[in-house]
Amino acid sequence: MELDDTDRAILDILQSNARTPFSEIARRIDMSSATVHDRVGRLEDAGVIRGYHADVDPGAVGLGASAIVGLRIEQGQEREALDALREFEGVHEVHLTTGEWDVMLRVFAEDTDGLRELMFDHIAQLDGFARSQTMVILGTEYEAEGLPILDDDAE
Amino acid sequence: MELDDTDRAILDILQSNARTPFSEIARRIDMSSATVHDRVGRLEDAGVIRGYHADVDPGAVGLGASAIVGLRIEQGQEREALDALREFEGVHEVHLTTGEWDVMLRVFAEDTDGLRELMFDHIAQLDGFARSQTMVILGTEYEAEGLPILDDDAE
DNA sequence: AGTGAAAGGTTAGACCA
DNA sequence: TGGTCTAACCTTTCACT
Repeated sequence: MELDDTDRAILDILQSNARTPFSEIARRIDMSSATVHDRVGRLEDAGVIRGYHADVDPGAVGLGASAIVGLRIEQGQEREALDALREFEGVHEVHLTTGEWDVMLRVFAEDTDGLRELMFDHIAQLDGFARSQTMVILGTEYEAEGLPILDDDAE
Repeated sequence: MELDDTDRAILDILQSNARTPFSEIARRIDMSSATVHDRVGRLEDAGVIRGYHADVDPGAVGLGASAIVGLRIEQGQEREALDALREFEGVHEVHLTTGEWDVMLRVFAEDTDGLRELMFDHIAQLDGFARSQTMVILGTEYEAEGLPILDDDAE
């Protein structure tokens, strides 16, 4: 789908506050709210907008520990391992990567003990598990509210 | 802030769809929408809900490349480096970590050339930059819609 | 694609239990 | 806290451009 400046302006607003009323978006981009409604629907249908999510403070819901994990998986067992990984509570993101690790994860747990349990009792027991490295997150310095919306791509 | 089951149910719904009308949340958790309104306001004020963000497909906005980057920073220059990092367009997350790397980043760029530019022309030029490793993301296998809301913490 | 108008639904805030 | 009420506001649709 081709995006124009209006689409990008709408995306920018919805990335920073997904609950902004269409009527206010309309005011800000100087269009009618019927248009905003129409455009947002089109962006959703095209898969440009994949959803709207509340950003919850992990600490506030009892998730006091988080880590980035590199995993090495035995050749040929990637599929089973990946399918199993996503089922673990606490596994938040699963990425396939080049370089030292085949898979990188972002995981959350209640505390460091929960992290240990997830890593040793669950992930290290997977079929095809070769080795891993856990980088415990001591603090998150910065998190963008959304993707940078570049000035243009294929207009 | 202490969360009860009602709060957790609301968080769960808003994590999966942040634009769900309060009236529908009310129906689902069997309470009045005034109560939902009240609770959500309280969750926002307490910082449990930090915001609401549209989840935009990176590819659709011209961000065809992404990576996880480990950085080593010279002792004593962490502050300046961290402050500089967050200013780069494309730097999405900055985490302080234990282990092989001091800092881990999630970055986005238009393509691999944009990734190279960000890494070599900007990040590697920072004061205090010691070394880095870039794990290019070939694909994202899974991304949770929100944090796991555990059954209880400190009720 | 975009608009204005109107019906129907939602929210915010004051007030009561 | 939770609930009721209500005015203001928002969403959605539709005929028209």
